[in-house]
Amino acid sequence: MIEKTYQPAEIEPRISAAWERVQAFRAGRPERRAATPYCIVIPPPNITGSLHLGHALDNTLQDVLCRFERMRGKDVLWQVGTDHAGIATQMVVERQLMERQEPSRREMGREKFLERVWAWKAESGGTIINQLKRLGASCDWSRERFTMGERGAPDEQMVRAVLKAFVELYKAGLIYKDKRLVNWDPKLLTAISDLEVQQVECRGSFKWSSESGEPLDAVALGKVLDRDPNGHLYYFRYPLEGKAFDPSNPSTFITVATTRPETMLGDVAVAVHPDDERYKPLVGKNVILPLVGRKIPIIADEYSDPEKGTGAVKITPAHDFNDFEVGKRHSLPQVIVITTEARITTVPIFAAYEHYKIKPDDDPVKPNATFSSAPDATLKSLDGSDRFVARKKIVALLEECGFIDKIEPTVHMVPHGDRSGVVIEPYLTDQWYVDAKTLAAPALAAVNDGRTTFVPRSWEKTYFEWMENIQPWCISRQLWWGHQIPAWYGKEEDIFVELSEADAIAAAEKKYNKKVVVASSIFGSDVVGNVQAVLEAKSAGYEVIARDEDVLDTWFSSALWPFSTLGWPDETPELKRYYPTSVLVTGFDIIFFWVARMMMMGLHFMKEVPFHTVYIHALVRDERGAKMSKSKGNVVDPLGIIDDYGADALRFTLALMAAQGRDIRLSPARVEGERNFATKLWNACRFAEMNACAGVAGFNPKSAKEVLNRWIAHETARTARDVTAALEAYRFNDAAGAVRAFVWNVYCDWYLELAKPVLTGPDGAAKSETRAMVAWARDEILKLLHPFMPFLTEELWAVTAGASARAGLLTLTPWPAYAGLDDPAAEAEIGWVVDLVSAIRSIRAEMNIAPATQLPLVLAGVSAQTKARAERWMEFIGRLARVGDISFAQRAPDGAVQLLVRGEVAALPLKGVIDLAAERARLEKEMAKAMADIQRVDAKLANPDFVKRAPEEIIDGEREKREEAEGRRQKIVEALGRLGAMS
RNA sequence: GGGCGCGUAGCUCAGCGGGAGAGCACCUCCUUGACAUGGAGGGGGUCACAGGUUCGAUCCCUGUCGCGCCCACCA
Repeated sequence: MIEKTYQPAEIEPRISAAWERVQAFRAGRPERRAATPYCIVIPPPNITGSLHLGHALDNTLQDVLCRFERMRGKDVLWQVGTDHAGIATQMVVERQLMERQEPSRREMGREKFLERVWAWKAESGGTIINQLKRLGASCDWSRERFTMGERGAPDEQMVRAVLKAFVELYKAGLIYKDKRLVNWDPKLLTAISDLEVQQVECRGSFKWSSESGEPLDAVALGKVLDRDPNGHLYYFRYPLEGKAFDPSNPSTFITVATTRPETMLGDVAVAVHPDDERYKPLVGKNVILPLVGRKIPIIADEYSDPEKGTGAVKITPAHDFNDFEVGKRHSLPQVIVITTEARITTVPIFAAYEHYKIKPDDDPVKPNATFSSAPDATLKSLDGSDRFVARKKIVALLEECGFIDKIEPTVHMVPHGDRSGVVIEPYLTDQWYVDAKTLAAPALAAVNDGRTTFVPRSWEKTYFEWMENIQPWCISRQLWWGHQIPAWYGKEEDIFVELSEADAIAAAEKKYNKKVVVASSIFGSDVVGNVQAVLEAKSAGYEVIARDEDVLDTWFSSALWPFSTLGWPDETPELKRYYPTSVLVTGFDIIFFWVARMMMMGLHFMKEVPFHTVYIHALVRDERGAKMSKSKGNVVDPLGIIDDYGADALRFTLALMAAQGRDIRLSPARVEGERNFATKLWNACRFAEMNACAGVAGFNPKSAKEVLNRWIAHETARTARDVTAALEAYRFNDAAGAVRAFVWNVYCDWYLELAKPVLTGPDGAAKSETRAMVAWARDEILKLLHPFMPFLTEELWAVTAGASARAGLLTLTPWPAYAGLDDPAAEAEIGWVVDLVSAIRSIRAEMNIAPATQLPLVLAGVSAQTKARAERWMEFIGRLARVGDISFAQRAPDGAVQLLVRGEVAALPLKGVIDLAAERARLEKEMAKAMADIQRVDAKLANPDFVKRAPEEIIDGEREKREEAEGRRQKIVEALGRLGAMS
């Protein structure tokens, strides 16, 4: 018995359990050994995450594909797992420590801290997996993987995969260590990659005049602005060496512009364009860096853009990416004046001054005469102050001495860390890099020659654009949570990159030809003890090596996901069977982060693309189109939606909205509508049950005799074809829309309604055939809908089994595929009934005829075929259109409303009921429409070019249209004539 | 600065060379034994604007206006 009401909250957990009980989603089920493999690797959610709508969409689409292909008989592996999410996880645990007022990460030390993170993972890391289960994801849960493997497992494969990838890339020269500027996050105290930097627009604080309301130019203010440190352009006057600086005399200085005043402490040159006539005479001369006293040269470099600023640009190699390059070209020193914590340090300035100090007898032209005077002693007071505080102070100091020309508010992009939100500092450090350029070449080729295709295709351009301009990928992170880099440092510049500590020792011993021991971290809690140990070891004749403290970027392990999860580096049967995977489903926001890197690593290590298709879907936004974010508080919680309307309704809504496009705006009202759809189907199944429509074993829809039944078989087959084709083309919205329209507007609205007279009528062949067909079509619906609404359909599949034994779970039932069910004749006949009933209903509503009133119907001058159809469907039409009696006549009776149904007249004699004027108006309106149609077609046909150039079938179509419209017109003329005869 | 995308019914969005569609909202009617989480009917759009290509343009091309996103060395 089907319950009276559809209650998803009661059904869904029960069905979930049923699937788990038989391990329905396990890959490699014995009966599918010979089947074609189909594999999707899940974009591993962060262990810190909880299911948001983006996940819901992404996983719904993957699940639709997996369930579809599983029903099509493939051996499906949906590989599930989670990502350790280095920075995010470390932040979560650190925050927790702070909230609980426990010792900080540094206080407790690396080992203890990592233990805490693992403990946290054990406690909370499974949340997202359970949420995926609630969504109905049909992953192979037995194969769940974690990017850092299982804690403490010996010889853990997921760890081995990362080590092997790193070591092999290193030995192939594709990973290297380099000292260059990195994006440094001064809050998290780690380097981050280009992709983790968000450019944020910063605009200066324009001051507004209180009188006029007009913006006041900051120049006019002539004051140091005291607000937003990020949105101003500062023009500095750098005095020329050998001239008496006079702010009112431009020949005594050169003006440079900057948005980062505090970096001037580290300036080592001023660059101008070699062809810039304005500055040509100054090239080779020196300026005296204000406050610092350093003599810095004016150099010619093409980097300088005459159009920008003043055309002269200050060069700070240690704190700007471009300046770094300029500095290398001109062998300029790198003066670091900002610390890892983004605080000012003048120590290097004073140290340099001490080093190069001018002695009274020095020749001022000597190259080492770097300073013309001692640095301003007040600079020392800046030490340790925040960069933005220092900015204000430096500007104030410069202004005092006339070195500021002007300050303008400006709008520019400032890099921020995407996790920390603070302004990124370019910082000079040693970091590990992947030679992405080399790895990108095969990845580019693979998409170019179609071994991997993007859907929609247009994303390939984005992919190419980025891959062609790819930069070295900084993979080292100054964090603790992650894969520690397998590099051990020995004497001087020696680095041993090996799979294990033992291998590193062996390599070092070979090189040094003496015993080698590994020092534990000298940055660890017991610094003194460690240093002591190192010294003792050395004096005892050992060489000491120490492992790199840093860990790898999370995306490094994610890049290996399509093969590491299948067992690589071991040659497992799974790896052989499921790689390359079939399709990757993800949002466009991680094409660079993840898709591109999987392509590179997959091709490098497996020599084959990781997936044949990349399906890129939209981003889910809120009702107003804003990106959902916790800080904005506009996050729609999918779990709340599931509580309210069920996972099926949410999934179905997402699938319906998954059309190509940039974003999906989801409103709960829409989900409610789809929950109503589920209810509709539920009730249709109840109806079938109440009418004893049970599946009949061996029932063949092709053998149906009844037109109505042949018609629904025809419609079912067409729907199945449409849904299948749409899914094959990743048109999820079309697929879901096709089932929805079929269930609601065909099966429920017409088939069941038309079947009622049979089902409630006398027993007989027609009735039993109809019962069987109602059940058959319902079963086909459950199959077609299952990928979208798995819980509801599985439940209905079970409860409608009745006496007919189901072979098993719906989720493992073959997908509908039939031949020979098409029946145009049945389609034409039922189509006529539908049109007739609709036309009568429309008139009844328009004329406000009480629902209880039975109307007689006269079919005037109709064909023998129509007459036969009318006789066959008399009872049905009577019931659906409230027609009491159907008769036939040569012409419509006087005073009747005359309807055109498929070119023939159906008359409703309503003498005394109808308002003659209103009926005339109605007919005239229809007449106008017919005339307009005729005219439009005539205009086309009258055009010789159209007849000459348009394809034949189009012209024939137009002629048919004209004929049809002309027929309509004639009938209306006749009808109007009869109406006229009455009055 | 480079690139991508969008502007279609009140709202959210499909469609994308040959007669304008859906869901929601709105209006009217209906508690007839599957379903009021429902049924029946209905109103509502010079498909942003201007040119062009074409026999024919909401759809293709160019430009304009408006909006959004991504990338880029922040003078």
